[in-house]
Amino acid sequence: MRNGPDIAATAALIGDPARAAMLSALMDGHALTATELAAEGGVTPQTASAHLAKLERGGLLARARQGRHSYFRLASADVAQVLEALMTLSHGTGPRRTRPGPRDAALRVARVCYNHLAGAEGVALFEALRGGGALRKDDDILRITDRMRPALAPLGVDPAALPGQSAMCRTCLDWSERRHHLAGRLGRAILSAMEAKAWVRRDPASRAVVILPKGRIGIDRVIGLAAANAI
Amino acid sequence: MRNGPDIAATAALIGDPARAAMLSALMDGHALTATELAAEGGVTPQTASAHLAKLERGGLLARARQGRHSYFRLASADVAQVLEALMTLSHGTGPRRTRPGPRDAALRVARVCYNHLAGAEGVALFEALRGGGALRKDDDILRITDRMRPALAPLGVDPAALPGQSAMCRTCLDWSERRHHLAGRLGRAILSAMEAKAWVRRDPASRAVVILPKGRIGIDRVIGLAAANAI
DNA sequence: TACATGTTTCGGTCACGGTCGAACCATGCG
DNA sequence: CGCATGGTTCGACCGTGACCGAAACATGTA
Repeated sequence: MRNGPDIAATAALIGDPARAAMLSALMDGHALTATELAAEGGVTPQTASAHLAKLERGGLLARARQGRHSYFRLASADVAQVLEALMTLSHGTGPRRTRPGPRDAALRVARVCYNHLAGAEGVALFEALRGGGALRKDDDILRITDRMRPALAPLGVDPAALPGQSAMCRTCLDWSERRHHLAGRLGRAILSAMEAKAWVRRDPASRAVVILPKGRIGIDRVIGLAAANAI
Repeated sequence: MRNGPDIAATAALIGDPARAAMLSALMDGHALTATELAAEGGVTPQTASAHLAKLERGGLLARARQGRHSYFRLASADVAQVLEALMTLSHGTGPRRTRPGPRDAALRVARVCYNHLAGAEGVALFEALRGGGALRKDDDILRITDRMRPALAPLGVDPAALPGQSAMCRTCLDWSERRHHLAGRLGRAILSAMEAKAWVRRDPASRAVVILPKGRIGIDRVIGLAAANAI
């Protein structure tokens, strides 16, 4: 009837409560097994299996078989983008699933988005890097300048040494802040380094990220270094 | 079961083929009547009425009653954002509804996105304005500089004189180009001016925008003026 | 006032898809 | 080799929701 891609099919896949819960659970970037996702969706393993097969065929999930386990993760960052956009839109409208409690507040401060840092802390870091000239946007493409390396020195992240061929830097629209934060290979590396250095700890039960005392100092230092360049 | 907004309900609304077609039809920013939308969705007016009521209650559409007509439009730019994100994701995957024909090509060159110009032309214009310093991104917020006015002189658009209190400039991720183009009050004004000056003509049957000869010259001139500043 | 057109409501049909119980396959382990 | 566990397939059930015909309602027009 109309031209363009088939939106309805994709949206319908996300439109089932069980599947939406599974997808949301995978927003933290971790891969989960089929049974774990069944629990997330509140359905039996058989039902979950059918759902997961659909999501895979629909291009929303990628499956990795390991032994007798099937690990699922979001198929691409584009999927996460759609989910975040839907959260932005659904936010406020409709009955809130749970009233905003302390966990909700924690999510706003810092959380995992796919595989990088989101929330107020993520946005603050991104804007400090941009303001200090460590990131520049040319032709709408984010580029790293030579100011990035010193700024990230406390973290021990060297942008030039990151493996992979996917996009180094991407922006990702933040659900709670409605501003951008840093995604892509560099965003992932920064979050990994923060975890490895025990700056932050991920709440295993949600997407929340807790800033540890050492991390508070460290993050402020990185932000300071990045912004200091601005002069 | 989970925290966060209720994605599933919103996605399910978009997940019906008839409703998805209606929403896509409204992506051009125009308001359409219930019967027109029924035709877009390929359903009878009764069925369309039920769909439209749901979409309105779900916060996706806004209704304006005028006489015996009900005019519907997208409720917010956030809705358009979700739709474009879904197009980005669904693009390529799944069975193409129609094989890419001439109309599809026209859509990639220039089309209407909500109420502003998208496609290759939209992206080119945006990037020229950015590259020439007419737009600057500070703290991830787009700002207009004093170079904007001369660049837009051929169009007769004065950014300072635009009414309204919504965001002046916004970026919008382009479905076909996967890069940004200009949205917001200014984006809308530019497209309006192009139409008023007969630079472009909108295909009434699709979102395609046809560049007229006079417009070809004019747009190239604006891009040239914007980029010339870059030196 | 009568009529035409656009829209909505009502009632009833029907198909699709989510769900689970039970059984089946595959892998790892003792 | 047998058992346990994770995952999938099959079959059957059932509720939801899309759909349309008919009719009611609203508004503009002759």
